[in-house]
Amino acid sequence: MGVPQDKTMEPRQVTSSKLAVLRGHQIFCDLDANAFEQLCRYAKHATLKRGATIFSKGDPGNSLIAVISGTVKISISSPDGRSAILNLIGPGEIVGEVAVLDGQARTADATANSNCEIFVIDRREFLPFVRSQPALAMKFIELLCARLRWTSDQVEEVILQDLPGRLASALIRLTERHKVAQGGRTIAVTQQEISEMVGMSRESINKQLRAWASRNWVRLEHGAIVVLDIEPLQEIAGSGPDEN
Amino acid sequence: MGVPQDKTMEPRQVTSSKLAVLRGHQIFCDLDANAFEQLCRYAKHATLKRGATIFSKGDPGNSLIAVISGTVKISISSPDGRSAILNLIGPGEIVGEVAVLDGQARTADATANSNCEIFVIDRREFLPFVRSQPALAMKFIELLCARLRWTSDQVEEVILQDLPGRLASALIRLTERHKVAQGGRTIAVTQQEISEMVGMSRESINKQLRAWASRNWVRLEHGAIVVLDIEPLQEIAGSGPDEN
DNA sequence: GTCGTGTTGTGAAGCAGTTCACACGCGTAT
DNA sequence: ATACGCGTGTGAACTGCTTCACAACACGAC
Repeated sequence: MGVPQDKTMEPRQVTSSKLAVLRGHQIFCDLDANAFEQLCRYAKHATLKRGATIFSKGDPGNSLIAVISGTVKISISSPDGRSAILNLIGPGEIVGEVAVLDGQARTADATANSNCEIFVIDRREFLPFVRSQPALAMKFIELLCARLRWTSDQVEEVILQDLPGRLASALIRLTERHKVAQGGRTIAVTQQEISEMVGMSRESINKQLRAWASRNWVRLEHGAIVVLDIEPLQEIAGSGPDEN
Repeated sequence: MGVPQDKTMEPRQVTSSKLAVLRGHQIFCDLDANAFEQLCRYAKHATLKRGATIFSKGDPGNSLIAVISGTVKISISSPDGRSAILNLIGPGEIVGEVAVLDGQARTADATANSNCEIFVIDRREFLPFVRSQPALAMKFIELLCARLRWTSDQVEEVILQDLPGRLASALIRLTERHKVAQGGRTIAVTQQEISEMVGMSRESINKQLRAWASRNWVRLEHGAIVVLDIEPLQEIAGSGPDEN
């Protein structure tokens, strides 16, 4: 899904169209033709079924993953079964960069949240490549900064805000994230997923969403939430614990 | 404090001893002599009284701060007055790198948690410098990865663990952090500070700490906590919500 | 010293959010 | 069309943590 394919193309051309997607990744788009060709030699294509695990927390960080289609879920889970979703990574984005860059263990689990196509790039080949491409290193600095902002925002929300605040913040961040990819303000996540992102129970989330739905701030669909009026949500997310 | 000073030295030499401290920063230690001298021209020395604000969330990120002595508190606060401590940055460490590197607003407040000496480096001079020093860029990648791990760990704790788990995790992370700087397992923070790091009330933290103190896992001092036996804490931090 | 501010210690009451135990609806595979 | 599974909707009981309201103590300043 998402990758345009002309049915008259023979296999080699289909492959090159996937490479075109790789070329479009935020991280790789500024590479010169030579460097990109070199990168392509490192990249191995793979398809994943929904639910497949890509790596687990604690694994050695042997490879960088570039998402071509589908979404990858970054999550953690505690021994007693509870789990939390830290991020959802879509087409054009990168997964697993921290462990690849610093050589330490993976910080979280990564699984295919839908059927996925990915490129896998081995760390041993990729690290020297990054060192040889200062511009790419600067791109990674940008990426890491963005990740840090995302994660800091999460800490801030979870520590300082109550349920309505956290939920509102999560919805806002998700609309911003998906606004470019999707045209509208429809967020394709289940309530279960949202509850795991904000770290509160599915039931509580449901009740809050219904309260907002009755005010026409959101519309609830099957596996999706449509944000109708983002302003009151921004109001709630911006202020400390208070009204609704 | 912490900077060795010979009282017979005249001012210029005192300055150069402070530069020696700058030279020892994780980030700058690998620079060659030329580059370091260039960096020194950018760095302006400053002293801060405890409580002084260095920058606030939302400010433009105009400068990078290198801590020479004292500790800098990275925190956020909600409109209703609650606040959370995200990190405490000590001598030899860097503050404010994210906003400087990506040109966006500061993500949190930074204040002097004790009297501090710092070097301030202007973004307009520093950014081109980073670009001209690929090795420095790689250092920043390492730093950002470390920060991301620290912050991800916080999210994980706050979402998945209960009070004892979070407190234990916080203590462990703090002992690891300070183990190199300080010889022992004494953590120089008040219970108020810990409560803000963990995001729970001071009273609850106190009660939990007392319970552990009565088991001789920790000893409580004035403005400090001594970890006597880290193993049961690791046990508590490692498992999901359960026994004490 | 002794005053004052900041840190620590502790119990009682309250509440936000969880947990549990359901019922319903939609979508898809058979 | 029927059936199964997963997402959704909802109330009642429970609980971990907060809040409030103190008292006692340490330490630096005067």
